[in-house]
Amino acid sequence: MGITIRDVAEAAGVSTATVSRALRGLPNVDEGTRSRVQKIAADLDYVISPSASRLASGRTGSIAVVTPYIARWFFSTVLSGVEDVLQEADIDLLLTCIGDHNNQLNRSPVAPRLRRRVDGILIIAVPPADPQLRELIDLGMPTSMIGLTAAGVPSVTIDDVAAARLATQHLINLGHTRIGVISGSPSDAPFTAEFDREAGFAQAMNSAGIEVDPMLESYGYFSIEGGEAAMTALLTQPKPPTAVFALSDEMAFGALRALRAHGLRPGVDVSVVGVDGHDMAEHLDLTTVVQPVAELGRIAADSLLAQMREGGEQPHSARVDTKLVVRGSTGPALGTTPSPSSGSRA
Amino acid sequence: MGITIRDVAEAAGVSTATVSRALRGLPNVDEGTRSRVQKIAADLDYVISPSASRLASGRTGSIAVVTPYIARWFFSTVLSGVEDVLQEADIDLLLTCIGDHNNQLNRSPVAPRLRRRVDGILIIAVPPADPQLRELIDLGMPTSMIGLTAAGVPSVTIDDVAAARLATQHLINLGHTRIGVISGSPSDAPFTAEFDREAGFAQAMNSAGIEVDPMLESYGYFSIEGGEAAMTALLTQPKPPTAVFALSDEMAFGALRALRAHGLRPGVDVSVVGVDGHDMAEHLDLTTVVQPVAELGRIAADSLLAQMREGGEQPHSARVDTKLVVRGSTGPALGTTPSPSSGSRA
DNA sequence: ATGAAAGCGCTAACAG
DNA sequence: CTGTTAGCGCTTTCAT
Repeated sequence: MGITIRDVAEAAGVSTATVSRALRGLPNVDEGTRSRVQKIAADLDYVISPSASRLASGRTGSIAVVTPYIARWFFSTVLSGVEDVLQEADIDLLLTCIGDHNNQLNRSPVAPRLRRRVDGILIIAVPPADPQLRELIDLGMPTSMIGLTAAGVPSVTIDDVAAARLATQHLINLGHTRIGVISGSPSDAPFTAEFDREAGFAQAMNSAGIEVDPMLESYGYFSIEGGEAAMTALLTQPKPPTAVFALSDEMAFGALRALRAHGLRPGVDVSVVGVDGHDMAEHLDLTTVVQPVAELGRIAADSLLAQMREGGEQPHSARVDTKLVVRGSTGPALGTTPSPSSGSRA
Repeated sequence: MGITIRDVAEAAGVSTATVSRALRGLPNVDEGTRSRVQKIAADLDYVISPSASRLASGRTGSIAVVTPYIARWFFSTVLSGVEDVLQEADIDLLLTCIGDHNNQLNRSPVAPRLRRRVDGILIIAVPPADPQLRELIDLGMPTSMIGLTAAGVPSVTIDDVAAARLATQHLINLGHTRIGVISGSPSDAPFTAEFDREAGFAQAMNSAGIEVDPMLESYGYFSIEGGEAAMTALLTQPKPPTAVFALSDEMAFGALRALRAHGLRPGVDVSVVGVDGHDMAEHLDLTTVVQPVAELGRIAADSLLAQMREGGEQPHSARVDTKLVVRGSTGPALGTTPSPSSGSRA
């Protein structure tokens, strides 16, 4: 079929072992020999056979990225950061979608498939309740998670509590007191981020001495449509909120839409703040707490590579900073003098 | 390390060859033997070693997806369709980003890396001018392309000429005659889709007996910002257009924004139509020609698998239908009675 | 610094 | 229907 290491060895008049060492940059090779081998390999257009190398060495040189969604902003953006690092490190990236709740039943479990196939796993924001998550972790190989935490597994996330506090405090600083929240779902097994963001909201409200009105909580299921419905529900309350904190930008987009549908002006009649820093947030003039999403992927990939290299590398979790970006969707509460708000005006 | 095929063979009292046949579903295995082997393999928690299997068989069981972007709507959506099919077919998906024009120089070329690593390649909308494209095709392995055509390579695309005609005709039917176009770039090596969509626009205009005014052409570089700038440029013309065809939804989003910035109402003062069927189009109330993007990925993946299976499978290109979805961003030209417009009201 | 040799775990003829 | 026998192309001791 193709050129093998033996062809190179023969052409160079050395053994295959030497070629192997020379090409992989291992020590104990005469530099003259090394460059000669390199040149011959290049001339012959030799490329190593990954299968053979993997079989002999026991390393696959690949890592799997497991994600519940591919075509969603957060996930594809994380993925791009991951790919960036892995390409650089010359590691193959195997993409696997774990499937959302609609179709995951049809799909065979991914964990067994990964067993002898990859050296490590990167998990993007899989719901903690997903049974596949446990299986993946139990594989016992180097693993790193993004936007999700689990005991004993290194992960990289933002400080969701702080992010939610930042968003909520911004509304409070603007003089709002009737503040609603568009949460994910009324589930009893909330997503890590969901749980923490709700907590941050509550903390900020409490510190400001504002009571959280359970009537002003609504669920948007992290989708645009959901956010729209949730905001509509809030607006039809007897005493609707003057400001709303949406746990994600996509839900905030829906909220903005609902506002317009009701003839209300975002940032004037009702303020809306989200979390994420979605691409479209700028274009929809949405105030939001920005998280460096691609960077999350990069950090997690780096951490995983470190784990794989050192072997005993201390499973090390990271928390990345967020920042509030103020745009037109938030404004002072009517009839109030706002106190100075943190964050930068975009 | 792990359980090997020999362990299974010994436990079952057969040879490794029989285990191999039994587990892979090959013929000429007694069904009793097969099920016994299967049970034992399951009990032992045996998983095949892909490296060994690949080395021995010469097939890698993986395909590479090469894309210029990961975190963009079109690309990630295609990717999700591809992943869907490959997961189903139990083929590994290796994701490689070819890098955009900004950073591709830093990255080592991908073609050599793929050489003995995958059985086939799926290329998503890489610019035809990219030198890496030739290298990939010259690898001579089963290849299929999405949103891009090249001589001799099977591809799946929409009929971009027809899509553009559909969009343009819609504006014409609404009574518009001063129709602008937001194109990609003034490059001399346009993207396939870019070229065809421009052609479709010109065709529709000509058939309607409307002259294309070169002053009403502007470039948006397929980005939101670009679209915004392009629309702004059009609006500052001495005789601005009453309607604009944007070659992509993202550019149309920018155009809508520019309109609002100028105090103009989309669909009333100026009509805007795009192409893509981007997720956000519905939420921004944008009239657009919808293409089934994930489906494009699925079809291409299926076609590639067929190519790999049969070997001699006729490289078969596919063209997928689009449809106009009318929303609020387009409306009748002022002082005109529109003729009935094709397409469905959303 | 280099070579010889023994696998890595599986598949694929070829017999039987 | 099943077993035997060679490898697939590389890495890795262990010598030298």
